[in-house]
Amino acid sequence: MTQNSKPVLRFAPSPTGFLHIGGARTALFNWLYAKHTGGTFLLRIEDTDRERSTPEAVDAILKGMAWLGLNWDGQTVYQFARAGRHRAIAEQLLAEGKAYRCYATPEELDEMRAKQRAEGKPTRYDGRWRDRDPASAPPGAPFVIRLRSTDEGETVVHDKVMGDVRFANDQLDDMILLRSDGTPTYMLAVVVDDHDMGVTHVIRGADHLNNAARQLQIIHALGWPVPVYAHVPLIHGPDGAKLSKRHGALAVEAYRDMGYLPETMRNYLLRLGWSHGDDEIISTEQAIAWFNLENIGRSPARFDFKKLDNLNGHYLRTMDDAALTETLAQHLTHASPPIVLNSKVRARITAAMPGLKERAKTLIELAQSAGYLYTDGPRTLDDAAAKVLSPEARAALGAMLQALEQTDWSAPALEAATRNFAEGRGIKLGQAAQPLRAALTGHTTSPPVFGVLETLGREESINRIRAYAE
RNA sequence: GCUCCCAUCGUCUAGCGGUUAGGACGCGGCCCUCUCAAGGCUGAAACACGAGUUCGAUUCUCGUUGGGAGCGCCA
Repeated sequence: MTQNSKPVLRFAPSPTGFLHIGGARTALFNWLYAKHTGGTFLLRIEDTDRERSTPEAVDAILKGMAWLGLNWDGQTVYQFARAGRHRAIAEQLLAEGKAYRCYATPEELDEMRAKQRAEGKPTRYDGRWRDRDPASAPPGAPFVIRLRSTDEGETVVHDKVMGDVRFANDQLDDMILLRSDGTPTYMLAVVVDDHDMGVTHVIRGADHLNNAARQLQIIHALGWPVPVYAHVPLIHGPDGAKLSKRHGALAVEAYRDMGYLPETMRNYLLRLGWSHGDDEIISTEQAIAWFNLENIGRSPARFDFKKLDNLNGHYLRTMDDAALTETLAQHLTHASPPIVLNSKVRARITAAMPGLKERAKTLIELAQSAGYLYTDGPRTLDDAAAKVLSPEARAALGAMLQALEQTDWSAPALEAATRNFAEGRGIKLGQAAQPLRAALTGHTTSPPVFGVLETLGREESINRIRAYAE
């Protein structure tokens, strides 16, 4: 703990792929807890695997975090840059006799594990160099540094989510601290970096629970303070299978492209594994005020797009019209081919937005339903609309056109005129409204048709109707 | 195979020894209605199984079954 005693959180992704939904939730929980406690939230890129780390992945992670609105404090820490420090710690442990050199080759170890597996034994390093005289090693041969861990007793992870998790020490083998090329392993690097960064709380995926015990052994060997651990259950796909980059997990940017709002993602991800009584709609502000470690659930969750859609619909509906128009315009620039909206069209969309946003679950749906506002002129009809515009309907449209032309161009007046028209003809309002909608939008569903007439304006509306009126 | 974790409606979850087991999504019905939504009302839907502990278990303990994670000179 640092002297200010405020919690220090961190998110530590490895840049070997994009930021997927599980990582995003881990980041969110860390961020939320830091905000809630007034602590700090750090970002560390775990790029010690030089083979698989890529700048593209780093970029994708940073972009994903930015889109989700998860800002971090201070500079991004790149773990590989700290390799010298990691090595120094490994050598310190070696000097203190808490670690030792192991000259076993990878091939030799593969063989050892294959044999153990064949014999039905647990696959663990057998400690073949633990008490061997280093002088017996072939001169100049490469070696790794392993932790000399105790076999007696147990290591207990006091986890805020899982409770006390016990590991018998004889189950834990002597893990590698420093590779033969002198670079640190993940186990060493996390421990050293978390310590050096003053990390007090480690919130991460439950796939690290086993690792926690190993890391604890290093921490104990170093005599460092133990952080608070909270291992969050993993997220599974809709089919119950593991959701990972190997099994079709999506990058957070894919959710952006599917038309979901960052606010929706924060709310949805929060509820996937954390609860506050019966509350479902939880704003980010409210989440910061409420978030804690105690209410994180212990069982894995499945990702459900239906519920995501519903939540997104809610946030779409409650969004400011002008702001949503802007968001939609942004979204359209990501479309292929990109669509650019001019100011006239934007004004129209904003005017129609109250009716539009009520009907959309995603920005993609919103973009489609607003399609009748993008361009001027008669519409091309979809199948259903073409069916609606029967000869009789077209005739009715022609008669209606005359009534409409002399009407004051406001939704209430247009509705009154149309109702009047329908009544005079002895038809239902729908029989007048549907042909109108079809001619105006090219579809059979849209926001209330009299509002459509109003936002389109007299000239444009009449032009569109005339195209299908007899 | 070994270690560890998990287990309430289809899904996300509330529950923290005594409840008509609650909410949300989805699904069915009704209302509203110019379409589609939204909204309101309403219906169906769950404590994996077996032993204990207890006056009493969804809740505590153990086991079974079923999921999941880890067991690398990856992170």
